[in-house]
Order: sequence, then C-alpha cells, then structure tokens
Amino acid sequence: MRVRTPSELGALIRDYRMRHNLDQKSLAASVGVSRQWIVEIEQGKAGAPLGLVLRTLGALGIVLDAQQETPPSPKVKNKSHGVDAYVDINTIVAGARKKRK
Amino acid sequence: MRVRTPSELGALIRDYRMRHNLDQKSLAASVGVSRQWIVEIEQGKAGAPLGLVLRTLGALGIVLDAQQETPPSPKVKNKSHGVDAYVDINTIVAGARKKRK
DNA sequence: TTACAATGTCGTCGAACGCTGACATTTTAG
DNA sequence: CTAAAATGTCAGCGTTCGACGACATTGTAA
Repeated sequence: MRVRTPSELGALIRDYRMRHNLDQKSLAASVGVSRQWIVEIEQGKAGAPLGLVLRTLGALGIVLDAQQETPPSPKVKNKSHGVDAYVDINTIVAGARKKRK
Repeated sequence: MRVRTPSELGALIRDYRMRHNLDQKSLAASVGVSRQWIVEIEQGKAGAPLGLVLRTLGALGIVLDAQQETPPSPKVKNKSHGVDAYVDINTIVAGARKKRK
C-alpha cells in the first residue's frame, strides 16, 4: 500500500492491528505508548512523532520502502537543449568538484 | 531504499535533496518549514511530526510503500496443534461474528 | 437483561517541539 | 587568496504534544 498522508498511514496501522487480532491496549504496550496515542494515530494524527510511528510499524511487522516517484510522463525527449527534470548540467559540473565529506 | 529508523529517513531526504541540487533553504521553503527543521530532519530527528515528514518526501518526489515484513522463515509447517504467527483460530472465530461497522 | 471489554473523547500538566534570530564553521565561487 | 554561500549550532519564546485519569458509547458475552 502506498502511504502519502497521515490518514492513510492510520488506516494502514488499524488494518494491520486487526489482522493480528490485537486491541489498542496491547499494541500500545508493545510500542511503549499510551492507548490514547494509538487512537489518534489510527485517526491520522499529523503531529505524531516519526520515531513512535516507525516503532509502531515495526511492532506490526510493516516495512516501508522509499521510491522515486514516477516522472509526470516526459513529453519531450532529450534534445541538444532543454532541461531534464532529474539531471541538470549544473549538477554534473558541481559533482566534478570535491565532494563534501 | 528501506526505511526503518529516523536516521535512515534523514539520510534518504538528504540524498534526494542533493540529487535535485537543492539547498536546505529552498527545500524548507517548498515544504513550508524553517531551514533549521530541515537540518534536524536530515540528522534523524525522531520527534519530527509525521505530517511534515510526508510533505517533505512529497516535495522531493519520494513515495513510500508499506509491505508485510517477510516472516522469519517458518521452521514448522501447519500441524494439528501449534500457533501460526499470522493466522490464529481465534481470529477465524471472531471473524465469523458480526463485524464492527 | 446485566456485566464486561474495547473504543473514543475530554481535561490537566510537564515535556518537547518549531520558529525566529544570531553566530561559528565549512564549502564553494571569483 | 578573499568573499559569499551553505551548513550546523545555540538561546529564547509561544505552541503543541503525550501521558494520565476519568467518563460515555458501543459491541460482545454470560
């Protein structure tokens, strides 16, 4: 499942929690948060700390994979001029210089 | 790339930001946060709010996909007794009853 | 029915957060 | 080399968060 918003992640967590036949109290205990926090996460709380979110996913056996979003269908292919959306000549030039440690 | 910890996500964001040849100030502006916040996110801040994190990923063209973690290689197959890690008899019984709206 | 479990909501409080502004350090441009 | 840009860090301040306890609602079990 693709995760773009806090609400989507909340639905994901709730779905997986129920698949494992866990109640909010048990999940909260294994994650190390309050039950109220589980309620709010499942409702899509945007302010939830990243660390707790990842621990919750881990407790449910969920892993996240990051990918490059598919480009918005390039209408024009490479020509002698024009700027590619993901590769810039300046990037090449800059990359030729000493890299930051 | 697999994302399991705030530090991994920070490295991911930094990597993508540099691929797009953006400085912290520009990224911060497009996400709608302060430059200091970008600094902290790239350093793996665990307390960063989920909503801002997702907006940052969106600004960089990164999408997240959630998957079920591969089971830890089941040593024993289904027998007449014993508990499967992902399917519990109680789940079946409970599921046979009326579902919560 | 009654009793219990699970869920959702509401205060309160201490802790952590993000922002602004400034400054030091590091890296790049000239 | 020097100057500018980019990055990392700090202190102060107002806001927001998570934990806790209590309570209402809903669904299940007896």
